[in-house]
Amino acid sequence: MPELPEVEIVRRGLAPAMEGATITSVELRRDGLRFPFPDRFGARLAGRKILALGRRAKYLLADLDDGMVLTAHLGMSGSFRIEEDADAVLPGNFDHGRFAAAKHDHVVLHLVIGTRAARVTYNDPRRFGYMDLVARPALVDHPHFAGLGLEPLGNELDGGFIAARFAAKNTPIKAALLDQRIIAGLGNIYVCEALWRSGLSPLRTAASVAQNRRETRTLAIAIRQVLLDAIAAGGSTLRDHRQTDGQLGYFQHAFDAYGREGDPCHRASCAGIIERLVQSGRSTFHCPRCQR
DNA sequence: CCTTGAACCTGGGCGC
DNA sequence: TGCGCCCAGGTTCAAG
Repeated sequence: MPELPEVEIVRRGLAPAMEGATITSVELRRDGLRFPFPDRFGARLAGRKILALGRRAKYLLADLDDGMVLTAHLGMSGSFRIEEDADAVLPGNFDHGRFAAAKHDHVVLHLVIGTRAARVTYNDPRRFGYMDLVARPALVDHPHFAGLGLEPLGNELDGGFIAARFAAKNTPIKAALLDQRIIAGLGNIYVCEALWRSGLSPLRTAASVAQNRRETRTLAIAIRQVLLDAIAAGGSTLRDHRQTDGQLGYFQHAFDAYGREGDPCHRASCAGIIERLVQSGRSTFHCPRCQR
């Protein structure tokens, strides 16, 4: 499911329920997801207050009142949902047995804010997601974060950055944009969409784009704008992405390339047909006529 | 260092 | 209905 826009939508949905809440207990329905949960995961979360819910690339970061950060990655199929827990009696007396878990519900956080209780459930059929608990100062050195590239909606992403970082790369621009060590947060959908908006062929080498000042600038703007447009639409729902209130995302209706194989190109006065090809094992959708 | 491809998992869709 | 195959929003690890 989730690329940067979907994760940001999840963050915005979870924040009102989580920021300021205390974790009263945690249910772990298995030993781990893609990786094992950290030692005593549930016990270390219980009793902690969540100070803030942030995001780095495709990761959610919950800052806790003991200086630790709960990190979560949603993999391909992870999702969170919030349910009001009207029956919960305040601290120390939860009756978890009342709730029937859905298939693939792996983690349940029981929360209280004041007199209100809620539970936040992580569901992930494919279990490519992961969670960890890291001390805030150690986060930058953590293996999952140390190598992470630029935040694409930050101030530093511009044509100059792309020119500098792509100059020596002979891989296709498609692969370079998916490389989280350079720009962190793009995935298959938004790379296809950004390249379509830029009029750049996914088959071009990163280096060839880096040489053209106009193209790097156009690409930087397209990346930022497609992410902003997707966030404004609540993300893209292909299968299972939901906003935390259960609403679907709507950006999939605005796709110009992704998933449109055989359909006419949306570009004004372009008579091209969107084609699908495979690059490094993943589908690329593009218009061979206007993406050069 | 660089690049590609397989692996990790489950489920949905399609052809037969 | 059922089976087999292909495909899927991501990342990591091994191998060339």
